[in-house]
Amino acid sequence: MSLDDRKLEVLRAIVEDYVSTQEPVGSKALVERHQLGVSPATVRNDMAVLEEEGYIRQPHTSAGRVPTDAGYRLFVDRLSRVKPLSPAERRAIERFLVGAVDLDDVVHRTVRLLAQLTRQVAVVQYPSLARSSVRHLELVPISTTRLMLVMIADTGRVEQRLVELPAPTANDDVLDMRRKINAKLSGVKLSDTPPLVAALVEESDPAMRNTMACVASVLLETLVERSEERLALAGTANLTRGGVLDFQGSLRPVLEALEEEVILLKLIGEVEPSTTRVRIGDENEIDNLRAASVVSTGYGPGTTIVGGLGVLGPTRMDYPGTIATVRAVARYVGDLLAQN
Amino acid sequence: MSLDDRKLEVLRAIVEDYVSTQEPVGSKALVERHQLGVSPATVRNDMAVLEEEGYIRQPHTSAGRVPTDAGYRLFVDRLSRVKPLSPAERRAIERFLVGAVDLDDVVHRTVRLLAQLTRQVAVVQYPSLARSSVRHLELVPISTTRLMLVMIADTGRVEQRLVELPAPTANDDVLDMRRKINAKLSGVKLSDTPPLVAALVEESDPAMRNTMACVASVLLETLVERSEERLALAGTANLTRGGVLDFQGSLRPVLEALEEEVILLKLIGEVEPSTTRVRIGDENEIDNLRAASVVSTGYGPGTTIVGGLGVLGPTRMDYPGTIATVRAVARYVGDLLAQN
DNA sequence: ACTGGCACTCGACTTTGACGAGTGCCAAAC
DNA sequence: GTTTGGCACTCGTCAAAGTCGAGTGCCAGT
Repeated sequence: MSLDDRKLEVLRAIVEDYVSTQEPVGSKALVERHQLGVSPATVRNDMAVLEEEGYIRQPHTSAGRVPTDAGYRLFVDRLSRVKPLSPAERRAIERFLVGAVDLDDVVHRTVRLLAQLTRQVAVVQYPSLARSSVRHLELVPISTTRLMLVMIADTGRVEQRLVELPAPTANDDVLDMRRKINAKLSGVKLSDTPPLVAALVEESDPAMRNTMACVASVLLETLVERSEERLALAGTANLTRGGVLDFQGSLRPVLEALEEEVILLKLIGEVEPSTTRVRIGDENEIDNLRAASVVSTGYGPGTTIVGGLGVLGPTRMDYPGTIATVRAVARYVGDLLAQN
Repeated sequence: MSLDDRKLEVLRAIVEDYVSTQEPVGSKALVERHQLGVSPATVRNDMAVLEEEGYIRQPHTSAGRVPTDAGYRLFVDRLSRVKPLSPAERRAIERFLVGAVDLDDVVHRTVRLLAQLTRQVAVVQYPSLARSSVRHLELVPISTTRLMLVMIADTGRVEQRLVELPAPTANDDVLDMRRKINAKLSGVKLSDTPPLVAALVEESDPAMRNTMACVASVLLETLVERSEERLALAGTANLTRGGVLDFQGSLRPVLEALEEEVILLKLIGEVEPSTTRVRIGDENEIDNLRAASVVSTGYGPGTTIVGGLGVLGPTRMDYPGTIATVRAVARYVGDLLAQN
């Protein structure tokens, strides 16, 4: 038996009521609050079908119904239109992001903004190195056998690393290396650099080869291997809203997951272009987050994507509103980066 | 009436039992578990006195006693010896910190280690810029009117800032500025730089004065005004141990406080040399942390202090153990920085 | 100064029963 | 065939009442 329009309407009503009241919703209350035009008994029949199909369930016999993960999924996919943001929210976003002085500042403001607007936990990934290009590379002599390697990406991120040289090296030689490196790598996507770095060593003067190889290895490490992704987090206190009911009573696993950068990166970082991804409950591969939902999207200047951002909350969350907010914030941040 | 030795012994026993069982402790259980050599009745009398003096209290009539903040304070000040760490713990510390590749890594490892050993929330302040010296300053031309200013501190911290120049500037002039700046500032404590920076502008060539002033202002901002303190945090999940009992049932205010960097800096950043500071419950100025205790200390190479670290937990915590761990970790980190 | 004894307090836990929201099913109506 | 009203039934929630026992304070005796 397939689900006709009214049954879907009933499901929508259940999700909406449950999200706002946090209490199992019964057939009578449902017809009272929504103009369904049918009697409670009919709704009950529909509910029985919805339950059979796995979209809702009863916490216990003779209680109201609660949406299952599958129910939320159906709701998100087919029953909800993305809510347009209120003008007040738009203004809040603009006010919040205007006046950011550097990348750190942008990211911090963004994550706080997101946490505040959605009243959930917000996560923002710093512009990923893997997706940016080299703007400039600098070699700073610290002593005759030590260099500081500084990489500046076009997204504004800066990484530095210490290089121990195999032999004392003259200042001019360092300058020469710097020139060559920049000539080769400026403007290149980080992910495209490895062959170029190898070429640098190949082409370099035999006398300098050893030194260059040494620099190159650190360079590779900086550009690719240890292209460390960074994150900002805010709003953990929002996990305590909704009392002990959300997250099946235990914040513990959620807090643990939030401390693992790797996990968060997996959640937020895997983004396809111009998609907002919603992971509901069980859909999360992380066991600790079985009781949570994650709404994430990519951001970046124009249509390119340099990083991800999103929010995490109980499965019982306001999906349309959250999705709208996450998208809007991502767009604003992208614009901000484009101006740079 | 003053507290004789036995009463103090009773207090110690109460604190120890309560910390380990988390339940109000009664007179009978007390004499059973500790060799006090007196009867429960006597202990009851002592308890009455201790309660009068404000060191313990009853959650409700006819329940056991629980230490008050003042009780913990007395315990920490006069009744507890710092527990020596177990060899296993020492080994854990060493293993954990060996192999750190850079400052970020050191800080991250440290904060995780601390959280793991104490099973509380750990906070580590990055080496404070205000307390470090300049190792090197670099000016990197990005375009003719833009420079990247990079400062490397002796603690390994690196800060960078963009400088917009008032007029196009030749590469040689930039190099010249760089030389002058380094000659003046290398090795100088950041807190001592402002007059020297001012002198730099005074002494500079009239033609370059404007440009130098511009660099100097960003320099000052980097060195002093925005000497942004950074923090690392770990172990928030430990807040959920001990169930709803700790923190008077609500994690919310604590989580909120933990998100405010300013608050955390106040807690662990204000350190005097070679002191371990213990703030118990009400002693915290932050309202949100009235139900928490903080153990903090400074760390740094040798006897100097470049930053603070500490842990935060419920007032009902194992003070001797925590204090010992915090001190030990601080010492190891200091040694690690000294090797650099 | 310490102890044993004793009456008393009071929270924690259990039992009981009433209440009511909510269900499933069925026969009748549309 | 779908919808509806009716009805018996389930079961969690809440409040009242009762029991239990840990723990106390006090007092008289050693």
